[in-house]
Amino acid sequence: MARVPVAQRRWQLIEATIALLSREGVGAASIRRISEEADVPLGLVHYCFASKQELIAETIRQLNTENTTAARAALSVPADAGTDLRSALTAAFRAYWSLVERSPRRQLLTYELNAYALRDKELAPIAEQAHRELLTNVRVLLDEIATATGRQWTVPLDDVARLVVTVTGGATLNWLNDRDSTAALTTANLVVGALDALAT
Amino acid sequence: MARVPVAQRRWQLIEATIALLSREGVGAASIRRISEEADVPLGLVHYCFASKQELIAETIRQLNTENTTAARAALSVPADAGTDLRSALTAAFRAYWSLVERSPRRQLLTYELNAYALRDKELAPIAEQAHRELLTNVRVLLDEIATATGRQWTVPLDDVARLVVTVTGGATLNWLNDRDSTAALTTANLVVGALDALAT
DNA sequence: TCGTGACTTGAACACTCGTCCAAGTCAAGG
DNA sequence: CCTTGACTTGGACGAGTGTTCAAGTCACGA
Repeated sequence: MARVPVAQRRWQLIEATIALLSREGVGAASIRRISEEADVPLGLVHYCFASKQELIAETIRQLNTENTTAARAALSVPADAGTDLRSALTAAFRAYWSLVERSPRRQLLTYELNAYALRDKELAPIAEQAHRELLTNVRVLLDEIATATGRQWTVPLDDVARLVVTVTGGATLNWLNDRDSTAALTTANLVVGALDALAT
Repeated sequence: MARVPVAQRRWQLIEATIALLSREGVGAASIRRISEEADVPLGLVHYCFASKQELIAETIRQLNTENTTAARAALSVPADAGTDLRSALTAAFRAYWSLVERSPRRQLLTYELNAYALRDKELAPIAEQAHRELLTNVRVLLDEIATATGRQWTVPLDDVARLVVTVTGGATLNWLNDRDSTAALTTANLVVGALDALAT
């Protein structure tokens, strides 16, 4: 096996964990399965991570980071596409939704790891921080969209952001259960209409 | 150990499983832990259930049934409490929310088992059925509320129901992450306003 | 060139896991 | 009363778990 700096090995193992757990769920998270997925001998894992817990923690962090990055990339384009609020919001939702439909298993894993983290005293802060960051990102996005379309929110930005996070999270969860993309889009349209009524 | 009909033993084991997993998460689901929780010898579990998988399947079914029953009980009272749509919807949300806040760990378990089921080919239909039943129940509730308040939905009832399921599911998930009840209520108020605009 | 330290390796530990099964117990029907 | 069959019991099996560790390998700076 090629000799590789530990930082790179950690990255390799984290990515292997994400791939494995996306495919088979959190229940498949064992050191041996992960070492096989990364095509690396068993002992290497504990050379790179003090414990399984640490590996999982870093995996959760990395997954959240990647999700944020992907969402940012998908949302950056449509932000200036529409001149009116409704079409800007619709475009943003479509961009997010294309991400969801492209990687259902990864979405499901995100929910699984969220619940997993909330169960563990050491991991819970990671989940809480990810949740705060999500709210912040959506807040910024909604602020940008409002100014780009010459509108102004008539309710606190925090409240609008939370509503959007609530709806997207719930819609994703629903879709994971019934894969009804049409219904998801319908829900999005209703919410876009509601958001339009919250701006002047 | 008292001799008890197998049907009753099954119920006892299912309830013990719900209690254990509510406290410690799906990761704690092992036959031995469950038998300890139920205060029953190990062998009895496999006398009552052909496999762990079957026990988990029945546990998911039972949890969903209990959730539905509890929601129905909590929502039956406020249904006729308000004469206008907004207060009726608000009352319904508050009733649901009191359930959520009373049993956060059980709510989290519901999400965990949902994801767990979606990962398993044998269990996935159970999750899908539960999801369909939830939509149906909410549809009926919204229909009742509309007629009770002399209003009529201007968009298909299915779409309103899905919106409500989306929001309540997302709001619950958010709250499990940050326990911000005030924010949840604010979100609910915004949604109630949006729903009010969807009825004539 | 040599040695030092970062990296690799697979065996071994004690433990838990789901499942099976032979033996035991006891209430009910003949 | 005895037999039948439903229910109970705990040990056993092989497989999988996280973690440890002694030994091995090799690139790189002195």
